[in-house]
Amino acid sequence: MPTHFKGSKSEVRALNAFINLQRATDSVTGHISAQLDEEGVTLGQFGVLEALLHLGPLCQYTLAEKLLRSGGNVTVVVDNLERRGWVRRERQQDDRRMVVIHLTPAGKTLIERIFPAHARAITKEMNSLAPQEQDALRRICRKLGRGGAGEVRPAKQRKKKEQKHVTDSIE
Amino acid sequence: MPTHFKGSKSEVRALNAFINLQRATDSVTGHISAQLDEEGVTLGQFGVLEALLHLGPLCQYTLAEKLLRSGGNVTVVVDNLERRGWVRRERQQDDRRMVVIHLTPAGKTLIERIFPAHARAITKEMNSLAPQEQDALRRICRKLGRGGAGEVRPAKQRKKKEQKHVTDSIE
DNA sequence: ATCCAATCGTTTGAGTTCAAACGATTCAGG
DNA sequence: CCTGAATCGTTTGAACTCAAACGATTGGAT
Repeated sequence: MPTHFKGSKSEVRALNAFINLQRATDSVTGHISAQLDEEGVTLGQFGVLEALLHLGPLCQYTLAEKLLRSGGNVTVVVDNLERRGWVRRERQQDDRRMVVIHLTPAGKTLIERIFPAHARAITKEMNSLAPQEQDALRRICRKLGRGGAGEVRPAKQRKKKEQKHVTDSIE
Repeated sequence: MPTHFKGSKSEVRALNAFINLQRATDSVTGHISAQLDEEGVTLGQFGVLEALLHLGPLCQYTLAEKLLRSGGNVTVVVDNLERRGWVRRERQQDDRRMVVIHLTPAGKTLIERIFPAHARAITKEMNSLAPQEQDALRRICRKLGRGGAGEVRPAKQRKKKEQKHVTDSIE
């Protein structure tokens, strides 16, 4: 069964590609998120913990840049992490506008424990693809991530650089 | 610069592929969502309106299945659409548990107007890829969407079938 | 030294999303 | 008929997410 949408051939092709892209991402994200749920950690929290583990203490502004999230969002997620005792806020002395976020020992223990399982879970998901398919996917997605009409959100606290998973700091 | 993560070769490959997949989806979604914002319609609302346009009146349970969302979520989104006068709830007489959602004339006018622009926006985004790349992306993402460990969320109101964009009702 | 703009974090209001609990309705068995 | 299980929608509580407004701090320009 083709499609309900009566568009040009190139539109149908683009739409179909996009829909499958979206669904694939949802599928993989859903699986790994379900796995994190069992640890009582959300994806947003995991992102912050991982960034702190791999990059060391960061101020919230930098965190927002790295994670491609708004400043307000980072405030909330750090609030929740702080409440659980996994991170600690520390006002920077030389520039008192900044707040540096540190992993607590408990937070470090946690992320060091769950990160490997997370990496394995992603690997397991991606292994429904052959290695060369994974590479092809990566190459194609890269083109897509940079194409199009400039900045997504030209807002103050949103820079559209770097990536969510610090794991991959390419270019 | 390779990666901060010290894992096996296959893990690094999988992680990199996934991260680029995620970013590509975010990038495209961000652009089209920004476009919808200008119309005052959110992505979730758009999904419901599009389903109703292409499939006709549906009850909320079916809507949740089609859109891969929880029942509670559909309730909220339909609430907001109803408040704006774009859809109408109608209790089904032969089975009073069900509520059939209808597009109002205003809603139909709206979705008929913005859907083509939405399709064009997606096409524009995807056109940073050559046609054969789009097809390759689709094929690879399809494998990914079905691979892995069974149901994402074995919850009552979440079935993991069909798709968000009714545009593509393949298989 | 003072003032003003930029920077960083927080707060607020809105929307999405889920799981879980709950209420109404239907339907099948006894 | 009556009772209990299944179905569908709603509500609640939690977390994420954004934009916009706001407050504190900093640093440059006059």
